[in-house]
Amino acid sequence: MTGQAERRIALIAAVDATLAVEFDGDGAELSRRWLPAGELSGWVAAREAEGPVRWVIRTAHDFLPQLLRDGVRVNRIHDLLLCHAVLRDTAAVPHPLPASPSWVRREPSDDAPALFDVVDAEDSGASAEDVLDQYRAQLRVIEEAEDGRLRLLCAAESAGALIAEEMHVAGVPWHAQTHDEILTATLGARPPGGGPPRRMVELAEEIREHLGDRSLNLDSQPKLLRALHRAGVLAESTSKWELAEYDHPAIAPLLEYKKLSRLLSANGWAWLAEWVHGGRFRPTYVVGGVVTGRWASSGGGALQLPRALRAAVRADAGWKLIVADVAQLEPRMLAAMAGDEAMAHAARGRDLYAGVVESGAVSTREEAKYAVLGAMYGATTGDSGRLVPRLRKVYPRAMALVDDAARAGEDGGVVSTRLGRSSPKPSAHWQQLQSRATDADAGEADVAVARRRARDWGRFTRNFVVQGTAAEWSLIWLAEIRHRLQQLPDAATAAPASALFAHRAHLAFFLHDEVILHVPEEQAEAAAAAVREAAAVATRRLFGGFPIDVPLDLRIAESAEK
DNA sequence: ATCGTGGGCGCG
DNA sequence: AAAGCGCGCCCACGAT
Repeated sequence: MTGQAERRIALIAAVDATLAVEFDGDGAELSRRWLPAGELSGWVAAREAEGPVRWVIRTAHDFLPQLLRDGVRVNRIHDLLLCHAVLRDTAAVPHPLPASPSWVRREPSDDAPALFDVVDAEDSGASAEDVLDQYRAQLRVIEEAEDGRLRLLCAAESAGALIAEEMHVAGVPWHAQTHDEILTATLGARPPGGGPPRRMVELAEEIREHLGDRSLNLDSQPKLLRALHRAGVLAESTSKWELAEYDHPAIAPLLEYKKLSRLLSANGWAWLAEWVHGGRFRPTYVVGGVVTGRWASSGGGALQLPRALRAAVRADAGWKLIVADVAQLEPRMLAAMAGDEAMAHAARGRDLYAGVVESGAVSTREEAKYAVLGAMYGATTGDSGRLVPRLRKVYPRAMALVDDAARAGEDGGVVSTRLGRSSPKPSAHWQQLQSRATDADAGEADVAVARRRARDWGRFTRNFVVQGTAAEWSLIWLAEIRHRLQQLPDAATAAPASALFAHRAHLAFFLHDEVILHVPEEQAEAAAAAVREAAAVATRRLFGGFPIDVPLDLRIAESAEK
């Protein structure tokens, strides 16, 4: 934060121009001017150069693509759509934001307008008065939380929106040749005339032979299941967990086939051709796409890249990757949120699960892992469910926090993250089920169904507080990383990696608790330090002085391969 | 032909 | 080795 006062300028899109309205901290208008289409980027860049500005915009995607295309980066925004969702649902203040349909993000991809979508001033947004009124209303809610939680949450959410747009433009450096080599080594060569690769053809032949059905379509679940039954494998499904239980010569090649088939269909040559261009994979991130505050993605399965392909994430010549993730972020958040000193003590150092074992609650690391995950997810059966009660003895405060969250959900209530993002209310249908079950003439079946749905929702709210707070930590981490990278000077030696980030370290990928940076070689150490400092700041912003370790696994490398 | 759904599996 | 949270995507299949 600089000491200089922050200017606030709203940008409102119209047909061929943009209206820029500057206003003061009380929302009073100071000036207003129209910027013809060709002048927006230059004008914005000039205002940025004068000192800190917060750009108030309907949503990042309205302006950032064009600004970034023109090589202009801004430092702070307020994304009204994203903050509307947060402030409308928050239970952190007595008077949350009134819901307004015009400030709800439209679900069908706002990325590319459909062919016949009319994008006019009315459709793409709102009048200047609408924008200013909405921003003022949001500020009132933000101010109502005297501890600044909502201010931090909205700033972090907005920074995320900005970073998501920048990462889309930057892309993940992707080495197509490495990807192709992995595919060929795993799946076998592609036949010149098309069709499945060699290794899959061989496996399919082998499986059909063992199952005695020469024309079996292995990709049809019902047909495969019937063939397995005929061969004496009486599985109820064709999932790999279940199949692995059976002893039959077809099983091993079948499991291998399913693995290869998945790789081919999800991230095979077709994926490579569709999603990697010019050495970059450009996923579209959907900030706040998950109710807990996590990001979702659309296109290319960005958040499901298989580990086997990580070797294809490779820095450009003269550049490096910083690959960093947090080990066991969620239980660490839980310990800190609950102020559970004992659990925080177990979390000291790299491996929280080892600490849980040392506490005497369980005897092996595996048990610790299942117990902790079971506590956060609400496991009731299996080994995980059996281990959870042991944690209640050792970490009563942490367990009380998640147990209370679950109870609130079962009762139809709302729970909140550390910064005040609140869970949605259960659906009207859910509430009907519950009230019907309490009627005098409710049947046993009604009661059972209601009970089950109540527990389902309780597991959701139990996890919400933990997953959502972890998402907040990660957003602040991201924002602080970007802030520090902005302070680094341009690198002198590295070849330009892209037009926008020619000589600059930049964020390239984000996945819940992990980041990948693409950085000029000479700045690798400085960028790594930025990532570490940012993590420390995120922890302090969320939990003040509470002593919780959030250690990073960080390496500087050519590729993202483990 | 096109759409919605469920099984299955990748990620955290 | 599983079942307990959150996702997106591919495929086959049945309904339209």
